[in-house]
Amino acid sequence: MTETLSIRAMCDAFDVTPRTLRFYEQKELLFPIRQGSHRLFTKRDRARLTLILRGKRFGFSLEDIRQLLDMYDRDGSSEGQLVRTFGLAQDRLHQMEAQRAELDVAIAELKVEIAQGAAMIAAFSKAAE
Amino acid sequence: MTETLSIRAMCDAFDVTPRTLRFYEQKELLFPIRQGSHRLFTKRDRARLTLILRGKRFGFSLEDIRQLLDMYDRDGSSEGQLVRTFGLAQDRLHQMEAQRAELDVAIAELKVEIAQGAAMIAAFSKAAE
DNA sequence: CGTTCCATTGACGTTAACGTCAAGAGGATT
DNA sequence: AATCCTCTTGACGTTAACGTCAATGGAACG
Repeated sequence: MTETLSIRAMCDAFDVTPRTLRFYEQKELLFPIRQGSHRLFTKRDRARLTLILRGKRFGFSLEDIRQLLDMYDRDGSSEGQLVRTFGLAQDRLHQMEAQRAELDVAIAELKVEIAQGAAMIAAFSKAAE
Repeated sequence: MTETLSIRAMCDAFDVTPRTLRFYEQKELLFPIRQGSHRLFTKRDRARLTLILRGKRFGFSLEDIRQLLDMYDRDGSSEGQLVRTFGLAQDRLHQMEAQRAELDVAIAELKVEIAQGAAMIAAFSKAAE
């Protein structure tokens, strides 16, 4: 009952393309078993894909993600690895917060520009009356 | 007195490579004048490059930046242009705010992950005592 | 049995923002 | 004159994460 999924079912379940899954396999992020030449994705593959997609939303590269998954596999029960993973996540959090701060500044500046633009348009409209 | 800079001086002043400046010219972000075949960067080019680099720090693509600079150039022409520019700027603002919202979600999720990781580490530490 | 459908591998295409030669022109220096 | 230095244009290389064919092979359907 270890429900394995075909590539199509997998794509539908996770909203990705077949190309993506084959690419992830080639990059050693997934390890579907083979039935003849067809791929069958196991529960483990689904768990990994969930983590992969989440990692991508966090802005990690596939290579980063592969390393994190490997670490987890090798010694997910070692405190040292856990601490390292924890540190990586914190670094990324800081990067994201810095990025948000810069974005806030840019948004504020752009708002000023827009306000000036609105003023100029108002001036033109008045002049046209 | 309109102090123009050679490509080298420009590179030193802004910490970029010659390739970068030629690339920006090709992409119509800069318009250095020519003295024979050599480029001379004017005050205007320096002002634009300053904006380009700042835009990049904010995570804009060069194409985004080019549009913003063009927008800037056209300011003050006709009311029609102004209104269109205004619309562009507003679109850009909405995009940026959407991006900020996504970033906020990602940050929140990552914080949860980190909290869980911290809990696991804490558990390990206790177990090790 | 022929056609359709889903899958496979392999290979080349794509975008962004430059990096990295290659080959040559034009001054300045020795 | 020989060499050096800076600049030029042109063209191909690079990275990430896939997209897009092309050729092929079983399996299912009518």
